[in-house]
Amino acid sequence: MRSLGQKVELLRVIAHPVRVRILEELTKGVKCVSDFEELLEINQPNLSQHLGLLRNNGIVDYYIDGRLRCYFLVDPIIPDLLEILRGDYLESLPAPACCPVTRKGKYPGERRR
Amino acid sequence: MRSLGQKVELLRVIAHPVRVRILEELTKGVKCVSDFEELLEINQPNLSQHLGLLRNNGIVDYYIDGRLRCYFLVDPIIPDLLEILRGDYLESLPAPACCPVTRKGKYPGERRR
DNA sequence: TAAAAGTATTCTAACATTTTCATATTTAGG
DNA sequence: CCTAAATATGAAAATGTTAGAATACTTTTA
Repeated sequence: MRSLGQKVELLRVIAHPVRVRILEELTKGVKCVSDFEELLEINQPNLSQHLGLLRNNGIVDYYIDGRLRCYFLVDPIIPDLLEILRGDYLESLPAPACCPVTRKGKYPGERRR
Repeated sequence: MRSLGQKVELLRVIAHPVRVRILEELTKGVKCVSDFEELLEINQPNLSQHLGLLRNNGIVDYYIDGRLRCYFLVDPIIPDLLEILRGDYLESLPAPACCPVTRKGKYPGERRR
């Protein structure tokens, strides 16, 4: 299993709008840098840095095709993670009815606000 | 569905070792601030800031019990997200065999490195 | 009602991430 | 070979995040 540190690193690397969009595109298939350049509104060096970050963290890799680099997904957790994020989750979790853990007071008290 | 911005915000808020541990504990049940203070090695004001961030993003809430605040999970995506992160994912995704998207060259070329 | 316990808030300095800009590298085509 | 296309790299400026310290707030207890 991933260590706490690895989990956090993974989350951090994903947690950026450009990178989420890159990954969402890559779950659909291979794309080269200029494809992303059109798709996302971002300048090329900046895009390259985001791709570099994903690469350095083992999340994506690429094939070289002439002067193109064709990126694809490597880390298998990504599609699952993105699918979860796509979910609806309309209902809040049920508020706990008693205080099984702390047992320090006369819980439950008032609900905040 | 969550917007791109909401997804990223969620990921950002979770992506910290202290906050992941808080959330992991909360999936097991209610805990008050001093419980976390023992569990995580962190000073109280800092802990309170992490809890505040989670609160302000609608991820947790609390009951008031005297001078205790008993925190619990609210956002139902959290248990699912943590479970995914707990998964093993031993195999890389299969590398693509051809270039269905860009179609600009004689892909596939050489694999990097 | 004063003191203590439990927790939150505010400010600031340190640190990390992100964007931008300039430039480098590699390959294809003339 | 020279140039253009596709992409990467590095450094600096802009921005965001975190930890720590001091302090404030609220509730309980003596």
